[in-house]
Amino acid sequence: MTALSDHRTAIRPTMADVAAEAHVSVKTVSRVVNHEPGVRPDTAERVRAVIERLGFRRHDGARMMRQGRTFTIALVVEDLANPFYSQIGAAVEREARIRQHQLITASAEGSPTRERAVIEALINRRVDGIVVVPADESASSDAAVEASQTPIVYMDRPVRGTPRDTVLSDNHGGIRSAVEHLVAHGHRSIALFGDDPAFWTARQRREAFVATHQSLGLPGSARVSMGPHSPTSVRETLTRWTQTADPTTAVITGNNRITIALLLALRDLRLPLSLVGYDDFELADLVDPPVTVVHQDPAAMGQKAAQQLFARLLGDESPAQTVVMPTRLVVRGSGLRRSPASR
Amino acid sequence: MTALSDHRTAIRPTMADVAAEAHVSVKTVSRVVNHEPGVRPDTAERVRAVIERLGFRRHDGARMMRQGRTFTIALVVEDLANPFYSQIGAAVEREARIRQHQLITASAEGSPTRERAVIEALINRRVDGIVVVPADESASSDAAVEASQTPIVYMDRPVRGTPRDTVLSDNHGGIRSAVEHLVAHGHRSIALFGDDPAFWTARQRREAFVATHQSLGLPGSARVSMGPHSPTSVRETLTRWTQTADPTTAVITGNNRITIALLLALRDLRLPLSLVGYDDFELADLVDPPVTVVHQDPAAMGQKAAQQLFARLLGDESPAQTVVMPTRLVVRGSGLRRSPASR
DNA sequence: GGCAGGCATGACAGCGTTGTCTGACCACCG
DNA sequence: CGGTGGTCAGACAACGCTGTCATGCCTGCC
Repeated sequence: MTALSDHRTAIRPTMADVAAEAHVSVKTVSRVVNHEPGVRPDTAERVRAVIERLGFRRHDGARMMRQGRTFTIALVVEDLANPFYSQIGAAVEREARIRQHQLITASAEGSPTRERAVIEALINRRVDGIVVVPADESASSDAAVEASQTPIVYMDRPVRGTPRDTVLSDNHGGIRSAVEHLVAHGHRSIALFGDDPAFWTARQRREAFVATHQSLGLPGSARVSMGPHSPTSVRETLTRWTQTADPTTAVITGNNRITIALLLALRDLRLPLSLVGYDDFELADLVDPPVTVVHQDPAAMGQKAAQQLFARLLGDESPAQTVVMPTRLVVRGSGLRRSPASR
Repeated sequence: MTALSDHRTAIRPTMADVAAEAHVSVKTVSRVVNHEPGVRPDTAERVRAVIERLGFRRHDGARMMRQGRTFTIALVVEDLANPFYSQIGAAVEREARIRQHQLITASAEGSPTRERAVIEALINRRVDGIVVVPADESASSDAAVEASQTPIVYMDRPVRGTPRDTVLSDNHGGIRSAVEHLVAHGHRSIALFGDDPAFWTARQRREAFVATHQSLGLPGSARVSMGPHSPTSVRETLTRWTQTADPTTAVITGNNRITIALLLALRDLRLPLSLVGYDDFELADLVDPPVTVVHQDPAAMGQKAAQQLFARLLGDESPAQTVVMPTRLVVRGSGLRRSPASR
C-alpha cells in the first residue's frame, strides 16, 4: 500500500501502481501485459498476480497516443437505420473486428456540411482510416481532409477531385440485366421509375436504362420518370403510360422505396404489369407475386471497402483504385409476362 | 521554419509547431484552439493564421488522455445488420452526436464470450459509457466490468446480479394487446408460435400469453409452440392444430422471422387464419392481407437508453432504474376474422 | 582469472495536450 | 511614489503508456 496507490485507490490502477506493488519497474509490467519476451517466468507470475489483485487494465488511450495509431476505423453514412447502410456497417465492423480494430459509426443525415464536420472530428481523433458513403460528389475532397493523410475509401458513389479508392456497384450491368430479363420474357414497352437525379446512382441507372433500350433496339424512345416519387405520382404516371396505343407492360424501379410505391399502385390499379426492382428487400418473396430484383450486395461492398482500407493501412501505396461490384438478378416471378386474367 | 517543424514536416503539425511559428507558447495556442479567454485579439489572430497555414488540427487523443474522458460511448449488440439493432444504433448515435460524442458499435454475434471480450476492449479504451443488448442474462455482470466503474445501460433483456440501468420493452402488455385484439374479433382458439425459450424475451412472451389466456377465461389450455422454428415445423404444427375438434383460428407469432415463416405456411396451406405478429416489419402492409403487429419502438428504446447513459455521465447517482417501454398494436387486417371463402 | 556475450531489468524520455502556478507588464489609486 | 489589482502570457508537470538505451549479473570459454 504505497502512497501512490493510496491516493488513487478510487481511480483505476496504472502500471505504476502495479509496478510498485510487485517491486518491479513500470517497463517490466508493460512487458508482462504485452506478452513481450525477456521476463523471467517467476517475475511475470508475480506481476500477473498483482495485476489480477488490483484489477489493472491497460489504458489503451495512452497506448494509442504513444504508438501513434488508434486501432480504430470509422464509417460515415447517411442513416444507420437504413438496411443498405446497416448491412454495410455490419460488414465493415466485422472486418475491423477480426483485425483487432474498433469501428466508429457516424451518420451525416445526408448533409454535406454535417458530413464534413463528422469527418473532421474523426480525423482529429486520428482514426486510422475512414469508409465514407458520400452525401454528394464534391464531398470532403476538402483540402483539410486531403492534408490529413488519413486513408479514405468511398463507397457507392464516386467523388470529384483527386482519385481515391472507391467501391461502386455495377449500376449499368444491373439495369441491363433487368431490361434483358424483361425483354427475354416478351416485353417491348418497358418503363423506368428512377430516383431523384440529384443522386449519382439514380443518374447512372437512368443512363444505363436509356443505353440498353437503344442497344437492344426496342421500339420508341425509352420511357423514364425520375423522382422524387410519391405513391400518387407513380400511380398517375402509370395510368397514363398504360393507356397509350403502345401501353407499358413492364417497369423497372430505381430503388427500394419506389418499388414499394409501385407495388401499392399496382395493387390499387389492379394492373398486370411485370416488375423488376432495383435493390433487394427482405420480404420480396412474400408479396404477391414475388418481386424479381436486381440484388446489390451491400455486405460484400462493405467488406470490399474495408479490405481496401486495411490494405492501405498496411502500407499499400499503389494508385487509387475503383472497384465495381457485380449485381445479381434474383428472379422471383414478377418479371414474367402475365395476362390480365391470371389473377 | 524551425528545426522542430523541419523534422516533422511530413507528420501532422502539433501545437508546438504552431507555437514556434507564431512566437507564442504552446499554452497560448491551446487557449486559442479551445476558445479560452485571456488572449489578446491580435495574438489570437496571429495564432489562427499559423494554424490555418500549417493545417494544424488538435489531436483529440492527447486531449482525451489529459482530460480523462473520451467523449465516446459504445453500443454492443448481436448483429448490426438486424433492423431491430440498427434502429437502436441509429438512435443511440443520434443522441451521442448531439452531445458531441462519438459512437463505437460492436457486434458480439450472440456469443457471451465474445461479448465479454468486446466489452473489456471498450473498457480498456475508457469509453465513457456502454449500451448493451446482452447476449445472455449472466452477461458481463463480471467482476472486472463491475470494477471498471464504466456506466452501462442494458437493453431489451435484463441481466442477473447487481441491478443496473435497463430499458425493456413491455412484452407482457404487447402480448396482451394482441390476444385481446383477436378475442375482440371473435377468436377463442388462439395459438402462440414463440421463439427459442433460451431467449428471455421469448419466455416473457410465452408467460404473458399463458397468463392472458387464463385471465380472459379462454377455453382449453393455451396452445404454445416454442422455437426454434423452421417453415416446415411451423407448417406441421399448424396443420395439426387446425384439424382438431377445436381448430385454432388465430395465431400470434413471437417475432419477425416466425411471422414470415408463418406467412409462407399460410400461403401454402391456404389456411384462413388470423394473425398478429410480434415486431413490426417494413412491408407488413404490402403482404396480403396486411399483417397486424405488435410494434415495439427500437428507436425509442435506443434513445431512452442513451439518455439514461448520458444522465449517468452527467453525474446522476440515483439507484439503477428499469424502464419498460410501451408497445403499440398496429391493426392492419390480418387480425380480423375471415371466412375460408373470403379469398 | 579475465572477458565476451546473453539475459533480465530498469531509467528515462516522449507521444500532444491541458491545469496550475508564476511572472511580466500596465494602469490606477491613495 | 509605492502598492494593488487586473490582463496576458509562459514554464512546467502530468495524463499512462512504450521505445531506446544502459546496467548489472551470470555463464562459459580461452
